[in-house]
Amino acid sequence: MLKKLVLIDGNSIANRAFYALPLLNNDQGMYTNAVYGFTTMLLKLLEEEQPTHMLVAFDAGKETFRHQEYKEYKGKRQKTPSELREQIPLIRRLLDAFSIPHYELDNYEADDIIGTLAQAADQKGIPTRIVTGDKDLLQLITDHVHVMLTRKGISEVEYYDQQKLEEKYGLKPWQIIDMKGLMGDSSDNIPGVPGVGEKTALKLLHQFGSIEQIYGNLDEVSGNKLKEKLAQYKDQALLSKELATIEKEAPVTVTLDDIAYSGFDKQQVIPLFKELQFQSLLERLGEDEDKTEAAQPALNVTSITSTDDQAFDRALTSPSALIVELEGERYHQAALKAFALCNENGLFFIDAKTACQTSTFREWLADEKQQKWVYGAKRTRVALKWHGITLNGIAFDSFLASYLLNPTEAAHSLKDIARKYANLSIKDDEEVYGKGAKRKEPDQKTLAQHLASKAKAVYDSYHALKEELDKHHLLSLFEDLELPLSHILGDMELHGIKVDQGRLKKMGEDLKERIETLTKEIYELAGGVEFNINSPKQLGEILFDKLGLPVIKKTKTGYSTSADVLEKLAPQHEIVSKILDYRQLVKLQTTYIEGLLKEINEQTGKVHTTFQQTITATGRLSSTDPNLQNIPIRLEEGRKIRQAFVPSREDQVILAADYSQIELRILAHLSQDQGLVEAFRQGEDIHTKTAMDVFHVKRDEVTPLMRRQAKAVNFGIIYGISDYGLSQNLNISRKEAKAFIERYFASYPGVKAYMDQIVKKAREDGYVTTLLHRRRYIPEINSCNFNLRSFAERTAMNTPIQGTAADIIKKAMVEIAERLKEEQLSSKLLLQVHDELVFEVPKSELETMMELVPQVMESTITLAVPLKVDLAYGPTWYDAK
DNA sequence: TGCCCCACGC
DNA sequence: GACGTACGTGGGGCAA
Repeated sequence: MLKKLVLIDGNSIANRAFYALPLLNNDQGMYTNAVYGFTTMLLKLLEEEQPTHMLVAFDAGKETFRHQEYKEYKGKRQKTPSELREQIPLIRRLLDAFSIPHYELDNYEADDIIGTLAQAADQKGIPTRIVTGDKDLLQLITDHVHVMLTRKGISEVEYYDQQKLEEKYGLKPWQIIDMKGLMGDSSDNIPGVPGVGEKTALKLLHQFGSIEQIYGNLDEVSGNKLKEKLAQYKDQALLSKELATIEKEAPVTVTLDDIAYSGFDKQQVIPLFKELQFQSLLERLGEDEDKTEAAQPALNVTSITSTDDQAFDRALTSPSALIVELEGERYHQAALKAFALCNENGLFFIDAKTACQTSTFREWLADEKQQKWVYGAKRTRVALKWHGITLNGIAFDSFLASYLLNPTEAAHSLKDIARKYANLSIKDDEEVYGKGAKRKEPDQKTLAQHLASKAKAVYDSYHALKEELDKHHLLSLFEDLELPLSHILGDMELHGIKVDQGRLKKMGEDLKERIETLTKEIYELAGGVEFNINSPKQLGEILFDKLGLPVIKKTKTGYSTSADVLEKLAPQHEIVSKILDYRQLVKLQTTYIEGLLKEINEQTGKVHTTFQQTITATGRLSSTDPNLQNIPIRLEEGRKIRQAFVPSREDQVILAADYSQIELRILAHLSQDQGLVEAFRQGEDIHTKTAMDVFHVKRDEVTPLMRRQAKAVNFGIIYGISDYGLSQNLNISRKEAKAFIERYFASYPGVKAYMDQIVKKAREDGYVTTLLHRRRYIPEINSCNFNLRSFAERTAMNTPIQGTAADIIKKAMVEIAERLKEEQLSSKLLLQVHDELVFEVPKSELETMMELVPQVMESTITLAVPLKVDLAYGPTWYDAK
């Protein structure tokens, strides 16, 4: 059998996992995030690499031979946080459970163990993979030995062999130590040569090859300053190189034969996973999990299969948890599969036909006073409405509740909710129905059990969820805002928006012709070669290999051909701007013409989007199938798509109302910054004002460029982008971007003070909140990892602003819906696009609406600055500008 | 089927 | 001095 050795740098992977994942813990308070990350990594490796030999090497944690050469070695390294340190023994237990050998050696580091075994394997020609987060180990690469470097996160790896190293850095493996000798490494306290960073080091090595050769030809080094530094720190450079060199002949006592690996015994692993509460991993282990599920006692479910069944008497009571099971994921026009109820009288299963035909049941559903608890209020209500069934009296939605309790959670499956809030283990739909091609219908009994378990989960988790909401001051947000909103969103989805199909098709034909012409022109300009312009790979080959245009940016997989790159290349070759045009038109054609046409409902002639209310971390909505929150507007060409969005009747118009600068107004309110508050009270153009303040010029001296840059800075503040992000937006250096931000803060000291304060608060509390108490946890705010921490800090600054904006427009939507009802108006809310509401308004109501809508939107919440709404209307969405 | 690149909106 | 850098959704290409 072919051999394959996998060597894992235990400390490095544990570290990566620890910092990549939020601080998970089991209910005994043991931290488990590093163990979890380590485990996912292991499982992935075992599956993908199928090693025949395996070893995890750990640092011995004491002095090593390197300290004898250089006593400051790793001197300034921050102490391993206790949250991580206490997980190392768990990782060893984990490895034992997996029967994976692990090893450490006094006086040596994990690197040296790996280096020694890798060399031994290399000499025997055994393919070897080293898994680490530490670039130093790249020095061990040979024909047989390759390195898998963890990227962001932990399960992602970047695969390095000699070729990849050459491509990426232009270096041979043995030059890695020269790199480190020159650059040093602050985390190991290896000094290197001060002033030499990655760029300089690479330049020197490309020119000279090694440190020794640099010093042999010091005269040829360009730059006097650099030459001086190199001369001055020669000893340090040589010592650094030595420290960075991995020992390949350490006195390792294990041999390759000792570390043969033949797989693990699930029965050893499962108890540990259970102790650590690795639910998802338990599932990944597969069939054993079925056994544990099967051990669950069957639920006592009353099946109701006829309209006159006496059991309805017991089934229909208040409160009841209600499950309406649908065919498929998408709920618009979905067929009904069955119903289930859970209440104080027990569990009930009702087949769809019986349910629909039973008037007492339908009356119960429609009865406002009969309280229903559901999972997914909007989904449930809308699905029933498509079948002409009215559902009232929804008093609780565990889906929404779970989202409000932690909006950053990836999903809010009922299974997770049941486990967390009801200590109940149920199956996911996917486990019962299978997915994709494997989807199949379960028998009636299995279905009844599954639906009953879901109803029970909703019923049993109610109190804990409600208590948690209350404890976190989220009850009002839930009851007075999100739950009512879910009904409004449902009505918007049901009503839909009329789309002028003919108009879209006509646009599509025009586009088709223009795309064909462009395609020909592009082939021509590419020297008569036909290729797939849609393929970034092929396009890159044409532009950069064939036409020899300069490479400005690379992606993980090759040349970048993104718009900002192409814009820079446009002056150099006629083909480039044609490609940009091509891209723009193809985007319109595929996403907006073809994509939208596919979504038009045959019967209604409308599109019925789905608003996702439980997705975003900030409280914003999102929209899918189709996404109506990203219809083009910026470029005229794309904006015309909006001409296809029309009122459903001829006597109606489209009315659009958007909040002007709502986020910056919220910032003014939150920060109470005098300048900002005053600017809004005076009704100033905020970007011009910012330009005046940041550039210290008078109003009439503000150039369009200054205003554009000021706008980008404001934009950056709102979205919490970094100096890097701003530099990309403005196409300036990071340094300049940083200076801009600093000047902004100097101009608005109140904003600066607010930002500092909110970050401090987030550090203390572990979360930030919006005006209506919406909460977002930011555990990374205390991370030792600079990246994670910086990101968390920007999140802390940004979320209260964006989230409060979301609160405000949501509240306005609820109030507008109330007013429309009270005043018996037949205008309909169609869309919400973050700071904009779009209505369909009978001409007879236009005047009323143009007064009502801004009035409600502007007064829904009182801030230190006025809220301002801009209105526009017209025969299509395009014209409402 | 899942990932990557690219592009649209706020 | 490096790190990898607002949030969403969706389409096409490509490798498995």
